Amino acid sequence: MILPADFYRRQTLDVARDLIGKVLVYKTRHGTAAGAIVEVEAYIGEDDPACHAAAGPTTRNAPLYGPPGRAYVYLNYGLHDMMNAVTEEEGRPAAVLIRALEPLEGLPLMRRRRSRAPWRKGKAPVADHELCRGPGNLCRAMGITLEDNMRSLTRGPLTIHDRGIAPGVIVWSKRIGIRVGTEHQWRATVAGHRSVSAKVIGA
DNA sequence: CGTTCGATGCACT
DNA sequence: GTGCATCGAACGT
Repeated sequence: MILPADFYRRQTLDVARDLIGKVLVYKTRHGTAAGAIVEVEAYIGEDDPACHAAAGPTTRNAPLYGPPGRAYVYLNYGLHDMMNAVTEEEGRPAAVLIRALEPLEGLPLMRRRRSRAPWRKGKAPVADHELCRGPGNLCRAMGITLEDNMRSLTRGPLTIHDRGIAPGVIVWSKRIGIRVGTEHQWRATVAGHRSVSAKVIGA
């Protein structure tokens, strides 16, 4: 079952928690790739200094101010696409960053896409549990790019499903890779999962 | 083990 | 011109 818009139209921390164990699916002409979400981070409102909406509305962060249930994809460090699911209400900028998946379908396709990265030319293929470990790696493996920005997650080729997967033990810790707003424990991970992107800090 | 650092593009000031 | 919600290789201990 595809998660409906009302799933996203809730408190961002609740959406983040409930996204663990759900399945991200992307169908392209090259095939279908899918993975279970095992790591997310919440970015909530203009008062959250790490949220892209911290400085108010801009061209780039416009999706955050839009309706819930859409994708917010942006390019970071000039190299890596990052995918978020927009939450809460229109006009309240908030989203959940998808940071890692356990690969379920389309693993050969994921391997091919990962191998295509310039810095991976001539290197050994990526291990299965590393295919979607990290927000940049996940987007590359799934084929998610800036072209998918603003896309609806409730219909079309890019969707998130409830397949009844047990989420496992969820651990909250500090968000990583940011320089401000590190005080909030807004990162949810599946305890001990091999595909989680970095060591869990502070619990 | 640990830390440092270059690659790379674009929104924002 | 500056600074990233990163990745992975190259070093040092």
